[in-house]
Amino acid sequence: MSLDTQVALARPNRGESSHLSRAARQVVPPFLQKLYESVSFPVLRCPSMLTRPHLPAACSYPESSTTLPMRSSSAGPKLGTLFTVRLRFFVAFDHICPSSSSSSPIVPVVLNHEKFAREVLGRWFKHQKFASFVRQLNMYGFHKIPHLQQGVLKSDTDTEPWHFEHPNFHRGQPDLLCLIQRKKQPTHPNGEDAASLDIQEPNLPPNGVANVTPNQLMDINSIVSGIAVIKRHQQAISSELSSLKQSNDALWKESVAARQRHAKHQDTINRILKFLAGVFGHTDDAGQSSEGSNTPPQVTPRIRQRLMIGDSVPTMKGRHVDIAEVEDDEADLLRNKRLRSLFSDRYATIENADTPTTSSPSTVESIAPSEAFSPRSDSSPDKMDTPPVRPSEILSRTSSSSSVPRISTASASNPFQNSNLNGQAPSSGNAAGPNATDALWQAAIQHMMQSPAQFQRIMQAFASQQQPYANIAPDSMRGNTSTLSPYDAGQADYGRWLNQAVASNSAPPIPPPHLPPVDDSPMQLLIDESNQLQKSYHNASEINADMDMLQTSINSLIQDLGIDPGSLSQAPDDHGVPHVNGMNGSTTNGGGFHTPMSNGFTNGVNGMGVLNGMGELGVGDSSQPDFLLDSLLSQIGDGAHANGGLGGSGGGLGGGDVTMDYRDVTDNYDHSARIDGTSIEDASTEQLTAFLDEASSASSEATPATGSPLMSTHQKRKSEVMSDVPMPSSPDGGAGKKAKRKR
Amino acid sequence: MSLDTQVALARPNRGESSHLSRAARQVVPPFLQKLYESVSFPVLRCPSMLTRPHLPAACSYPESSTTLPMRSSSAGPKLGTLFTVRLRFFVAFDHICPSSSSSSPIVPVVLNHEKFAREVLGRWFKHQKFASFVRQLNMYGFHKIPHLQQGVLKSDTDTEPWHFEHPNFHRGQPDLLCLIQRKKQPTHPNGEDAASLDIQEPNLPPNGVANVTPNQLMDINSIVSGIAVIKRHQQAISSELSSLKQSNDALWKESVAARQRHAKHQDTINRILKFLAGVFGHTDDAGQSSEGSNTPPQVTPRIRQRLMIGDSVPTMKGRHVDIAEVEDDEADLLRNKRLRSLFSDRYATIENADTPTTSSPSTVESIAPSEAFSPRSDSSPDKMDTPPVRPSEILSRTSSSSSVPRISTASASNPFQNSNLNGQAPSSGNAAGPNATDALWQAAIQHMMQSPAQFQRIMQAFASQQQPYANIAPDSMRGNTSTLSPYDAGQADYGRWLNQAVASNSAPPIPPPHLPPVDDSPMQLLIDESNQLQKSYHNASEINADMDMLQTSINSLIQDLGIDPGSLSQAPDDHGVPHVNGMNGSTTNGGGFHTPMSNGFTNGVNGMGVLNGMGELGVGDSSQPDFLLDSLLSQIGDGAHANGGLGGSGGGLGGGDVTMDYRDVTDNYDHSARIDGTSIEDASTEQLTAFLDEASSASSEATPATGSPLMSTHQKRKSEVMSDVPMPSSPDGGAGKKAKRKR
DNA sequence: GAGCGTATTCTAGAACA
DNA sequence: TGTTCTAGAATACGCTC
Repeated sequence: MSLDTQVALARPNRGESSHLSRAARQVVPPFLQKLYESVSFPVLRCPSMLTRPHLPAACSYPESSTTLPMRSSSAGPKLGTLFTVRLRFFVAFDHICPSSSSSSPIVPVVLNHEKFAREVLGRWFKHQKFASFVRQLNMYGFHKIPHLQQGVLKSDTDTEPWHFEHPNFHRGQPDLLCLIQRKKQPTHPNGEDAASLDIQEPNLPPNGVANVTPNQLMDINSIVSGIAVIKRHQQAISSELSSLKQSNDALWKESVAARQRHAKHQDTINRILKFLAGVFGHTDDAGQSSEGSNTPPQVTPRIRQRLMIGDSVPTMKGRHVDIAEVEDDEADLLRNKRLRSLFSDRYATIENADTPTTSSPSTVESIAPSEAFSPRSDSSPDKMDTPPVRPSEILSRTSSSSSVPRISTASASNPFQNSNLNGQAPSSGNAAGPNATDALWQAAIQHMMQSPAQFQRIMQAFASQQQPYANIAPDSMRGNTSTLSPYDAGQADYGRWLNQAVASNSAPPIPPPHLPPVDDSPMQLLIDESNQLQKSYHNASEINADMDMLQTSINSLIQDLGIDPGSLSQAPDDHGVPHVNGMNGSTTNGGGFHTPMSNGFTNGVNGMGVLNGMGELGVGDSSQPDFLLDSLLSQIGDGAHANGGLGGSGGGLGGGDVTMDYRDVTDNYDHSARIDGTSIEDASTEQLTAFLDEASSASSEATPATGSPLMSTHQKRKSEVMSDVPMPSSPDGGAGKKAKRKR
Repeated sequence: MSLDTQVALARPNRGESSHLSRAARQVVPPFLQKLYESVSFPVLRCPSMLTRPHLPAACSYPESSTTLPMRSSSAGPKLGTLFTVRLRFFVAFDHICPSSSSSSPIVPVVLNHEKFAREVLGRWFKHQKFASFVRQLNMYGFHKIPHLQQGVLKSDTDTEPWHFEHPNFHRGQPDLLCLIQRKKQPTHPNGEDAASLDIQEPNLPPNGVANVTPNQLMDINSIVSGIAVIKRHQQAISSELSSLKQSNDALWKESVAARQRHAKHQDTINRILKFLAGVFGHTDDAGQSSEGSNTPPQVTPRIRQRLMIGDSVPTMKGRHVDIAEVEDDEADLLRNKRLRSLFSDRYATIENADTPTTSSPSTVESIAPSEAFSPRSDSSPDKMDTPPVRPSEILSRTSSSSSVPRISTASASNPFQNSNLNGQAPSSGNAAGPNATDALWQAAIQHMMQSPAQFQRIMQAFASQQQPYANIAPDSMRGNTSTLSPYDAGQADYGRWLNQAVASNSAPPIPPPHLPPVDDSPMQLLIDESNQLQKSYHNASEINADMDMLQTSINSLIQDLGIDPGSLSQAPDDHGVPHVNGMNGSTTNGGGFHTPMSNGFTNGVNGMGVLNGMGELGVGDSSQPDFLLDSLLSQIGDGAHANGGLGGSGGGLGGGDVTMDYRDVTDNYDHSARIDGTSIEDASTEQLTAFLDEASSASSEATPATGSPLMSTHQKRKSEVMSDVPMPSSPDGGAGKKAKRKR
């Protein structure tokens, strides 16, 4: 087998039953190739040729023979039972049974002989003689399957289908074609008495073989030929298999790499959003409730469309367990889009859905059941570490039976959608709630825009929001609070970023455990703050305008990122508003800052941490901005260093490994880039993650445990970065949370 | 010849061509009777049967054989020369030679096999099979006279006449029919030769095989059975293989989809970063030049590690053409990481590398050749539309030869890296420059942090940067300017986000075409603005602090996202420092602001556009912040709507198509989500992209061409969104640039 | 161009009714 | 004897050596 042949064999067939591989083309006679292609590919087939299933694929020949009245006796013994699966192919005519064209491995073709000869044979062969076609079929061992009405005086014998079958002629298995051998002409050497010799004298033994009788010779020859056929087939199979393996490996590596990249992107986006939310999230505190009602009409809940292969992990009983992590993105994106579609301008954040939606309150992050897909679709980040079960394996287990259905099934197998829809009273039924909230939001945003002071309040409010996750009620809790906030079930995490949403949310209020005295009078603080801000507003009109525009743009950005407006109506709003108000006052910054700290349940304050820490240092220690800046800068610099180290040694990590493999997959890569051996993506993402984590941690660290907060945060960040590497999908949710929870 | 036969022969025929005599009816086989009658009597003949003279009745056989090229040799000897007159009968079709039906003793009949079978055979015989009819003819010694065009590749073989002749079959001589005798079956006395098939696996001839000894038989049988087992196994393997192929195909589809999504994510992140950089990027304008030198030591250029499979698209001669778009991510990430690693605190943005680095100035965006990978690795966005060549196919072409090497080769095949490295004098040699600049940047940042007024200045400076893309020098230009900016080749796009870099850039300045009158005296405006801001600073201390913190955090964020610090250290450092200093001072803001403007080399001011527009409107029209806000909000809202529309119809687009496939690939999808037919991700990404583009475009639009800048930008964004869909990887670079350049 | 295998055509074998 | 399916046989065609 030449190299080309092997290459061709390795070539995957396009779609279900594609053209023969190059190797097959060299091994398989042209007739079989034409036959296979004409039968397998409707495009190439004459339009008048249609296929329909005739017998089950696994139908053994005896079984089929019993079904068929005629010629079963003769055909049966001839074919024997070596091959239980038979392919029947029909040459079909236009008007005959156009149904069930491609589902069955049997390729029945109904023939109107004349038309078939004219349209099909002329297309594929040099002749248009149906008899020649049949002769070829017979020559290659095809057998006609007598029609069921055989023997009956029929009026349409010529229109009736002719079914031919061959044990090795299957629609989806072109590799079996090499097993079909043309009957060799005996080429009688001893031509004088061919009739007496029952078996054509095999051409080989004219000189050598002595003692063997003709029968034996025939048998031996048949055996040899059979062995040769098997050898060819095995070669083809092996080459194809190896190529498939390579392709599959490459695919899986790429899949893992893609998931990691996706997760990192997701994380990056989440962090950005969190950061933005922390910075500007509460811009829309103001009470303009009249203007915002422009958005909601298109509340049509969009179910997520794209899912990774492993999407319905729990449903598949662990089959696709590993791939689900990427779903976070999908879910988030869907969520975002849907939310965005619901309300045009809302502040939200894309959360890492790495936390399971179980009732444990600690892991409630970015869960939006109302989005018609459950957070459970987000696999735990740990799954990334476990090598994914390859779909090919799964497929192979059930493969030979049917090829196409596998791909298109499993739609009903995704429980997330259904379960969530059923259990959570999805958004469609609660459209009224979000709309109202949306209006409020619109008004708030507008109001906010008119005065930059709002921004200040929002920031403080964010600082005051200590337990972004603690406020989020688990699913069970959400169900209880659904009356007040229809969307609250799935949008709690988003709503926490919104002041108004928090305020309006009727979810069980979880007062921060240790609220500083400043928080006790948030209203007054807010008012004071507002007054001060209003006073300085005219002076700093440009700043205000810029801030407003910045706010607007960021809001738009966040909205465009698809934050769920429905989250605004989430449960724990009541607390959020007071906090926000309290934070607004400049003098109350300390209180606002302390609140999150005292509130030990800092489960998701990651993104906001930066602002919090900033707010503390900057506002509280406005006299020392340089210190903060220095610390940040030094941290960044260290972060760069740390990343460099990570990058250098990243090859050993899981991500690096995958990356390497992935590179291998792609032929086009210039491997000079590989000298680094590090995943740049990973490093950058890690760095960003580290920075964000640190920022958040710095914010949450009201009283740094170590002597200098800078160093403490720095080290912490480093550790987080390191810990993030093994589980790239959820560095934030996993290590970040733990680190924060330590404090 | 029996007595009856002789009687029949003696019997005079009725008329010329009448029915056979009774004796003949008894002697002559029914087939011949039917044949004779059908040929002789047009009344009885099917109307479709027509006769025409073919050869003279007395034509000797040799004559006919000479006339006919084929088969004459064989037919001649067989028939012998006993009868010189031959009857040719044709089964004629309607439309063929209706002339000369009855004049000739030869009975030519042209046959359309199907119709003849249906109309004639069904009338005369029990069957309608032309083959059976021919079999009978052959059985009675008729021979087919090959057509004159025999051997020629004919298109109407089936319509062409089949001429059969028999020495004793004459039209007017029914008595000769008795001379036609049916060939008798041999009735082999030695019937044990059932296994006449030379090749067909002698499927265990149950009883027959005679000559073989039992031992031999057993051995052979065992061998045959073993072969059968092997064949079965091979069949199983083949089926498995086919399933594997399907899995592979599905995986590839998913991979393509994942890459698309990834590219979109990347683009989104890039846009966010650009936006943020535009908004906050210039925080570090201050002139503290002493602090920044801590970063550079690890300037080791990091080559990108992970690349998508289709990375080096142009290299592969179109094989992997389509997948390269995701590379943008890779390249960007790498770039970012490397840049970040070089200098810890610099503002940059992840650019879409979708624009080719060709010398055409229009496509110069985010090209960082110094990063050891060229932007050419980023495939053009158009490639996304073309269905990707499956790697498996590619692999299969070269598969069986070597499996692993394929994955790891192609390093040298990627010209981008090498070419860029060689042509652009990569960063390693220019490490000194960045360091100094870095220090400047550090100082600038610190200075900036101390006063929120800096932010205002920055924004104004951004507003001055009108033509983000037009200023971008192609590679050739960069090479020329390399003396001034060692890193400028690769980092021009990053540097454009930095005021300092822009200001220091020695590229040909392109003044903003339509700057509002406010821009004409930016210095004064800036000074006034600064004074106002300073005046209000103490009153709005909280705001300032928050702004600083926001600035710092965003800067850190941007840095962490991997903006190249080297961009800061680009050639025009000398300019940058003065600018920074100028910017630091509240009174000198105007000067700093103008410098970048006059400095037309604003390579890549995309992200800043938003701020520019903001700054312009906000500063120049500080009294109308609401207008801007409203416009933005409305744009956002429209963007959401537009996205919805896109999503609905997105299925037809290239991205949508892939998405659909991807969905099919993944079994776990709930197909209810597909009702939308839209890629949610796409829509969201598009929306975000649109918004960002619009923001940037709005900023760059100093004088909106249309009546209301809002509408103009809005429409532009929409168009961009539409154009983005087919090429998801570079919506910004392509449409955005164009739109911007229009102005 | 010989050799070889396949393709095409015509005919025959074989089994069955 | 008829019918059907299949094989034989001869030639034609296309390829490689």
